[in-house]
Amino acid sequence: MKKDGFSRREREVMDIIYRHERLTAAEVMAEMPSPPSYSSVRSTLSILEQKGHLHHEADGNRYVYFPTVRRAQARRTALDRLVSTFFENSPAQVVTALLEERGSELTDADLSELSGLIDRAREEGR
Amino acid sequence: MKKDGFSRREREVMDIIYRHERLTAAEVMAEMPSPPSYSSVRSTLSILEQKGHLHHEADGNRYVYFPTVRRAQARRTALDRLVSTFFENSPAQVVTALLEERGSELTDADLSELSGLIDRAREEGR
DNA sequence: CCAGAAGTGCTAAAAATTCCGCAGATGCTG
DNA sequence: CAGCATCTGCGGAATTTTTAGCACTTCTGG
Repeated sequence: MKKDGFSRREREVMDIIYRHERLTAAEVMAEMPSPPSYSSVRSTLSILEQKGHLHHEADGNRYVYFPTVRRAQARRTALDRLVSTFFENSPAQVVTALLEERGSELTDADLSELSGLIDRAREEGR
Repeated sequence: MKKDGFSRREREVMDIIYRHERLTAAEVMAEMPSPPSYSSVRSTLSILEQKGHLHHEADGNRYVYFPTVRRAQARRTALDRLVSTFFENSPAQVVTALLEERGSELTDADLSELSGLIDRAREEGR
């Protein structure tokens, strides 16, 4: 049985690490808006590791931390939660929101790819 | 100055309330997988209200809680965070992930709407 | 009107989280 | 090698969260 439960700092650190994949304690600290002491950051990292959310490797002197769970899986979990919490469990609404609010950030290549995916979805849904 | 910072229970409660819009303490408790005591739930709700994340109205005897921030706004914040944390800040990747994993949940009407949005994005991006 | 069910406010303790600092190890520079 | 900067390990204090319990009020059915 899997327990998620992240505390405030823990979630903050996890997010930072997911954003960058591999980081040392100092780098994690550098990414925090109002960072606590270096000791505290290390402490949080240790706890996260102990809880099984992170691993570390030694790089010369220091430790480099990275997520236990593949990014793809973490993505999926986070996405599902978002869809269910804020979008009535409707993927279409999420896509709509994204296209409406940030559609202009997409390149032509992106748009073509999406069209393709939509067409494919049409096929399947028949 | 904006502070988010939710504790574990607080986030859990906020998510539940965002999912349902308006709930009483008892209803919130009912939605929790492993709920604490009724008192605890009420207490969390009070704190969230005090922190400015929730409001309440009296409905006869009891209180009905609802989010301070409009759902649309909360959506946007949550979505931006997700995109930046797990998708390299690329909306296209999110859409791709959604269509690939849950594309089959979309209706024909959904697909048509999305096509329209994509066409519109093409126009603008020119 | 009365009794019971259901709510709320308040208080305070238990549990969890957050934070910091020191001692010792390691690497780097001159 | 000496001096300095950077890390880790450990341990415990400080703060926040979480939980429970009690007294008082409100609503409801008989």
